[in-house]
Amino acid sequence: MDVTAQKNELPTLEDVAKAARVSTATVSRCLNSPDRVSESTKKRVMEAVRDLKYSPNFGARALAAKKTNTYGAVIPTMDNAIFARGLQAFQQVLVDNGATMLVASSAYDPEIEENQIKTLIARGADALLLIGTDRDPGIHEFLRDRNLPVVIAWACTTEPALSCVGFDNVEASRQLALKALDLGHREIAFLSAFTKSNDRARNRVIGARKALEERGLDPSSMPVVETKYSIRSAREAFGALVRRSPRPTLVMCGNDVLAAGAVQEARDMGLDVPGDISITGFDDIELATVIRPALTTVHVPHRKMGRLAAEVLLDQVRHNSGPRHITLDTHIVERASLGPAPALCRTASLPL
Amino acid sequence: MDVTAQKNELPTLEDVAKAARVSTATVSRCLNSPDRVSESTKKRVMEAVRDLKYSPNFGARALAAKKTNTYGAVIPTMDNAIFARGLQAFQQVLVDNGATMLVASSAYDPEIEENQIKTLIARGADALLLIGTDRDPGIHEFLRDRNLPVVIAWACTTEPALSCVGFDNVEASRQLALKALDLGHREIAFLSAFTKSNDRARNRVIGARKALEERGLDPSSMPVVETKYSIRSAREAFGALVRRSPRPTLVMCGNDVLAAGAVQEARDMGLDVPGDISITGFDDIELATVIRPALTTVHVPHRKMGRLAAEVLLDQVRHNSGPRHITLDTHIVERASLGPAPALCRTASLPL
DNA sequence: TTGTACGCGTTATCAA
DNA sequence: TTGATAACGCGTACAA
Repeated sequence: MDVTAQKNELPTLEDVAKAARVSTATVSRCLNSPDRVSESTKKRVMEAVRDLKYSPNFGARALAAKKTNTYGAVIPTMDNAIFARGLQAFQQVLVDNGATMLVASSAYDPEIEENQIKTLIARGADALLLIGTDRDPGIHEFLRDRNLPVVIAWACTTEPALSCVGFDNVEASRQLALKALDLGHREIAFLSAFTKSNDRARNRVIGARKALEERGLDPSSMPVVETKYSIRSAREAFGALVRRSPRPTLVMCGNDVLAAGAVQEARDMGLDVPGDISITGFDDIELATVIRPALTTVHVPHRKMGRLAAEVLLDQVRHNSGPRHITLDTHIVERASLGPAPALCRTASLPL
Repeated sequence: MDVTAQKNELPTLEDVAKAARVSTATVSRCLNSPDRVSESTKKRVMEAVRDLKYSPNFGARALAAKKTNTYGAVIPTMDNAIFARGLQAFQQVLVDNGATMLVASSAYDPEIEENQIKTLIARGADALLLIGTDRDPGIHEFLRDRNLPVVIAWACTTEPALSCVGFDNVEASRQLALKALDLGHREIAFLSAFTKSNDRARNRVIGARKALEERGLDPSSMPVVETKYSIRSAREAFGALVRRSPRPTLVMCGNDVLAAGAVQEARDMGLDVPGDISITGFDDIELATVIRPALTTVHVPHRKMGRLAAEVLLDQVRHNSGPRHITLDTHIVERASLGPAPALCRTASLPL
């Protein structure tokens, strides 16, 4: 046993009180409401604080004050540019307001998400950021019972007890599909992220179906393949989609990463994008601008969403204001990967 | 004042104890050392826990146990794939071990970093993950005094009190430069991230210089431009570098994002990569495989680094083991963006 | 195997 | 303006 490795005892309020020859209550006041303390003693106390390098114990403080100044966020994964970006903005606002962020990730697993939510609550989170709406309603109830401010991000909800800062995934996807239909595409396939427990992914498919229906096409005839969030999986899934007959003239992808994989695979198959086949993305991350052809995609204001989510939560906690429902605008960014549908007769002559 | 907005009282250990008709001590034991409790009572207690949706109060627990089971991480920004990826792995290991991660970001500012470190300590972090070695030595001292386990990631240190899980940035960059020199490149320029307070960026430049020197070239003649982490800035910086005379035949970039920007700009300038000019990256993120030409770059095991960092820290905290210094291997991934140096005579006939 | 009782470091109430 | 002192919720000797 290495005796030298014992953790040094940190100074406590009491140590400071002794050093400054005052009571612990006075020290506490000096730190929390300095105006209620005389200048002279304040000076003495602050000096002791500095001398001892005192820093208040968070646990004790949380226990006594029943407030932690901590905001929790549960996201599917940090290893996804859109969430990382949004969270960075979320945290920035919190830090600027003297608060702390606690992150946890759920790996897209509802059960893990539930656990993480409980963990964050146990740790005294004053409010929570959650992604999307797909979860056991019991959880929302649980949260409501606790009267804990919650903001849903990346999606909208009408649930009155919950705040949201999101956008309309269905509508955005529908608009994009309509644009493609206007370009003459009729054989449209969808390359989606897994839709189970993922309302964003599901709604993007739904939006496309809606557009088809509006134009008198059969929405159920649209082939949909679900795959995991990675370039490699996207390539495989794209391959499967393209080998179908009739071959799609457009593959809409649930996000830019999948679209990037699709573009790669298309090129490797000898298909010209968008000459032989069009591909669209969703999210508008940097990747979309960097590949060739650059992606036509839906621009989503990820940073703004993170920022607003923090502001909404801060407001609910600090000013006891009610839930807010914010729907942000998205817009289509036209780049090169979506073009007019190729003439039908070409289909037969294409490489495998 | 909205009376309905009062936070409901959370159930406590005592509530559970009452519901299960046992003492609080027994409930506590059920949760912390289940083997010291009989099956029958355990069952009863767990049921009560579920019924009441009980979840232990973190503050109280920390206070009583003098341990928070919390591991802090201070990174420059989450909005960078490599840190996001590493952190995700870091957190995964922690969660698997029943621990929690606390993240804070410093925005590459040493002063903010220092504050964040103190915040995390105040919040009872049992250990800390820090990126790189560039910081006021006073901080390391402070940490050592507190006997708080610290792991440095993305770089190595010989500081005996600190653990590290990193790789040799100098050496990796040197190897890449040597490979380029072997391909005949003599006019090499470096497009770097800001090197102030960033030992990783600085060491990558140093590695290239070292290689030049070994081959009898003047290292100080290598042009270096520093720019911020974004495609757009990289494009501008690349443009400036290329307009120099003699025009470089290779632009080494401090990371893949900068390299992606460089490749884009080169193509827009009508330069063939690597025919007219070669470009290399560093990190090997997905982006590197997706752009054309794909990047020749240095592969860094980001996830593994995060995983190991967590394991090292867990080990130090739970088994009181000493600091460990782990150096991971990197390797060059040869793709298309680095080719042989073009013949000198071509220089004059190039566009622009 | 289970229960009793104390202490952890802070805030907040009430007197002085 | 200051000082006692009672919570806050949990872990853990120690006792039963």
